[in-house]
Amino acid sequence: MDAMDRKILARLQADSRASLQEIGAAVGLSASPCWGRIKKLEEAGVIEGYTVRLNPQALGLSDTVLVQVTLDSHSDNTLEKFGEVLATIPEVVEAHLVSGDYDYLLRIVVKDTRDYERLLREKLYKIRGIRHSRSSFVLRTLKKADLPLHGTPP
Amino acid sequence: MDAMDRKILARLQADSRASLQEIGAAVGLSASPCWGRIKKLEEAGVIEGYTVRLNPQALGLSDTVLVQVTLDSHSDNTLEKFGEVLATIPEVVEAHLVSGDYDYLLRIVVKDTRDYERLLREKLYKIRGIRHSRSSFVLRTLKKADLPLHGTPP
DNA sequence: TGTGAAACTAACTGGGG
DNA sequence: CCCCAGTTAGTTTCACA
Repeated sequence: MDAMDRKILARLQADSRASLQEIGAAVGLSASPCWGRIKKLEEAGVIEGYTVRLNPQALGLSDTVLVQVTLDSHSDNTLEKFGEVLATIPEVVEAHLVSGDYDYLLRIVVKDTRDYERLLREKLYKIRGIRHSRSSFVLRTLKKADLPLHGTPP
Repeated sequence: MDAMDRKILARLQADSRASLQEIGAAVGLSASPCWGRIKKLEEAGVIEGYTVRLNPQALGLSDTVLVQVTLDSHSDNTLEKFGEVLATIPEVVEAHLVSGDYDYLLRIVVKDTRDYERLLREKLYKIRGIRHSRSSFVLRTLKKADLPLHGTPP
């Protein structure tokens, strides 16, 4: 993992379909060493996969909701169970255990507020062990950026 | 945007480097119509771009922090200014204006807690107009999933 | 709209500096 | 390690159903 690798990753974050020639030109290398470095980064698990950036609005997914959740118990078992239930709800696209005055933060993506109300009633409120939850709707996204790859390497 | 398009998008979300043959096989189509549909989805802005999924830990970015921010003023101008400042801080990878009892949620990615302390002191605390902020460290990520593409189309 | 084949372009492999 | 040239695989175009 040197500066060249980080340049390549930055280019791939911006556009993972850039050809090896383009990447090479961008970082000052020819295509084959870029290819080798990328393969190494894949094998090392630095690159976990390749995806598309989709526009949720265009897909009819207009609302994203951030839900703060506090559970009754903090046992290993509760966390495990909670994770399992969340895994079965497709609208829950992210779930984090966090420090601070609540326990979990969920990111939920839905069509509209009606859809969210339905989800709350039919799925979230049925989960046992939730002491408290608080929903915040995302009204506007000010920034959505790639990972910062400029710091010194590990 | 029909069911076929959604199948193709689901496949691309899982692996955007799958060949058109693979995608075609997965959705029950030959390569060329898949290509045409993908081009259409790009032009329509449904597909915004192609990226890599990176492992932040492997890049030396071990901590992600969710920061709740409340500003002094709620004017258009304040929002604008705040957005501009955030745009210049690479560690801030996401910033959302949200409803509820705080105003913004920031997602910040840093090397470690020392690095976060430095960021707080040198960057965030220097932003004028912040009334209050509260940091939560992500201790564990229970789920990180693709967008749900099963609902009925727009 | 979809299929299948032809033309083109990019990804991969190996020899040499 | 990197560059360059050859081989293989994938993408893009097009005529036809």
